[in-house]
Amino acid sequence: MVTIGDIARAAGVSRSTASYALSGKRSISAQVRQRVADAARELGYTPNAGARALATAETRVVGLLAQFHADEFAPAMLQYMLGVSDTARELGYDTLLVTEADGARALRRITDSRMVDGVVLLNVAQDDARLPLLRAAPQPGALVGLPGDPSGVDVFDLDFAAAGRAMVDHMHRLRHRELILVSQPEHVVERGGAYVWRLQDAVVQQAAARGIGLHAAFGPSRQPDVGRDLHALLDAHPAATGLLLNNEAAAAALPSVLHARGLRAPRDLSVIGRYSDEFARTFSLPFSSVESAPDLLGEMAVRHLVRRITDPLARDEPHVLRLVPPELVDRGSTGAPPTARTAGPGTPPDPHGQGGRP
Amino acid sequence: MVTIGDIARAAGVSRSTASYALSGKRSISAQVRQRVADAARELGYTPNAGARALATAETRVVGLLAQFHADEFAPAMLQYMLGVSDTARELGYDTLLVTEADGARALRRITDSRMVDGVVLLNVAQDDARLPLLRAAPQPGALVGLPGDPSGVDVFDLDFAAAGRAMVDHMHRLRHRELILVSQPEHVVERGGAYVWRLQDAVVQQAAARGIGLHAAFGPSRQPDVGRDLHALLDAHPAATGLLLNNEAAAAALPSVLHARGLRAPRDLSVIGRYSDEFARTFSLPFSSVESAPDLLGEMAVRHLVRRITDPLARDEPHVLRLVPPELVDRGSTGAPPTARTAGPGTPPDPHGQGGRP
DNA sequence: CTGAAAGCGCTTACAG
DNA sequence: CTGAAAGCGCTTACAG
Repeated sequence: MVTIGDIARAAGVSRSTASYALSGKRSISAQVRQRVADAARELGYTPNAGARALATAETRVVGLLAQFHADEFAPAMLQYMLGVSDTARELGYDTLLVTEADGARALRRITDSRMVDGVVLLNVAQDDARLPLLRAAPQPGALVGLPGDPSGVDVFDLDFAAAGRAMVDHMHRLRHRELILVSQPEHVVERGGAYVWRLQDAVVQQAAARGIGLHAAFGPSRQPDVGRDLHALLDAHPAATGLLLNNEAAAAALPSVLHARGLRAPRDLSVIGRYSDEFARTFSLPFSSVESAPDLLGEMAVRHLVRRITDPLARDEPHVLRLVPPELVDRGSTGAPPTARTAGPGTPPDPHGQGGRP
Repeated sequence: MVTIGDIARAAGVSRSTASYALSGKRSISAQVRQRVADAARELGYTPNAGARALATAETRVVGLLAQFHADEFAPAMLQYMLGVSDTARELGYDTLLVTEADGARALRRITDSRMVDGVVLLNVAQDDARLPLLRAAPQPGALVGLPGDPSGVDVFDLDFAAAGRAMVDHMHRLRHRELILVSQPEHVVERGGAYVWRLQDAVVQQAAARGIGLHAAFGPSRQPDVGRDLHALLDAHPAATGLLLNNEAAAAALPSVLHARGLRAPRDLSVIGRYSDEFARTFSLPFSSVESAPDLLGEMAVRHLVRRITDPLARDEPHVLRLVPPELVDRGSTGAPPTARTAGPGTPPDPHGQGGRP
């Protein structure tokens, strides 16, 4: 392989001069700089990453710890991963992907061995076993997902509580009086998937505050189970006029369920989901939704992480906890409930539509 | 950080002895070995990856180059990625994920800098710009996807031609006489997505050989476009009794389309797709399909890659080109065509069902 | 069975 | 503006 020694020899300078000429870290005569640059280009020189890491204690690699659980909807995870990976690259970092089941062990391995300059944790649980290790690690960490104890790391997540309130308020403004909420599977909650109950609790409280009847249920993450459950819920609560979905699989299953029942949204049922626009487009989901913003969250996490890595001042700044406010993307699946519409003939279908992306 | 010097000092031996004791690469007295092991454990020693890579010229990292195109169905990619990543870890390797749009540039970067010991390319095109670079790289490479020129690398892919023939033959045995094939978008073909026409050509030829009428079309990778196209195809070819799908988005859209038309598979239409079982379960697709085996292909690619990396003999073995034979997973969506069934009353619905996974 | 030393390819004070 | 040298933390011939 071609080393900096080869460049130095070809340019007729010392290795240190070659190094400085390439890095620009001290002033070099234009002549020499040109000779070094030419030599590097001609010989196709790329610094050896291991050697550079050893000398500088910087790898320019970030770790990305993803966790895949059998009872979660895997495709949603990909968008977070791409948000992280693409942003990292934009900032000059590569991404070490870790999908190992034992995330704590993996985290220790990549941090102890100094394979990475920082770590992004995905799918963070309430009491995440990886967190104590991350706090103890010399590298900074950023989370996508809000844990019980967010200290010592930068945390980014959708504001699920605000999302729940926004869903209820939107339905309330349209005069809905009875709603169904389908959350992720209960297993997710038991494993510490706090976002499930953060949204659910907010929905429950806001519904109570608004005098709205609410039926909250956990839904499976697989088809056809989730479709069957949706049917059962609609059977059980015929007076419900609005459906809130904090469950990607349920959203994907709903078109068939509605079709089978001869229902249309928003004519017969108003629907709001919680998923990404990319997800909606991929599966053609015609339902308004609170944008889960996976790419944005991944990007925010990496930007903050890299700032902490590179900026010596940022290193000791207080950690941030940023909850992205919910944005309701209007796809026209909400309107006045059937009864209200018959009762008040002049009522427009969505007088308070929040707009969102077109 | 704790280095091997710290271990050596704590154990009262030289650094080389500590290193040998840890690696077991030469015989060490039981006493010393124990003292070193204790010291390493107590101090929480993990070798510095950069230093080790510099000394051994091995990183124990494989590069994973994924490519995401706007007109392809992204969720399918995740399973290949997990197949690679999980297998790599099982073999003691970490995975550097590259999602950069300019795959060739990225490949050069990670190979030239010696960040990886080998590379897996996903989504390989007929005339893939990354291939010349990979052949010129000092590290071995493995592909998932068959390029026009497979020399210099190990290649793994589904046997799409055999898959096409199997689809047609299955329909032929059931006495279907007119079929529709929906492929991936034409853009994928233009970009060099050879698997599209490998399957399509085989279907066309086999249909001709069997005297079966065939209507081949490219389908969009997005909803609702693909659903609309499916409707148009079924409208245009009312006599077609079988539908072959080499397009994940089309498969995901089909249940709604069938429902909207009041059709049931296999009663009114026999259907065979080409996607993974994981995909089928996630979206509850009730259609028999040729398994695309993403996890298996990712695993095979990594196993061969690691063998070439670690086994000095394997290094110079001839490169392999392995096409995984298609396996038809029977989900009960094929049967005799409606006309044949009325014609021959005693005909069982699927006399030659290939079984496959239950 | 063990140790002193060289070397992997960089970067960066130190010295001029 | 430039060079000789030290050092990052490992591994591994070389020598005993």
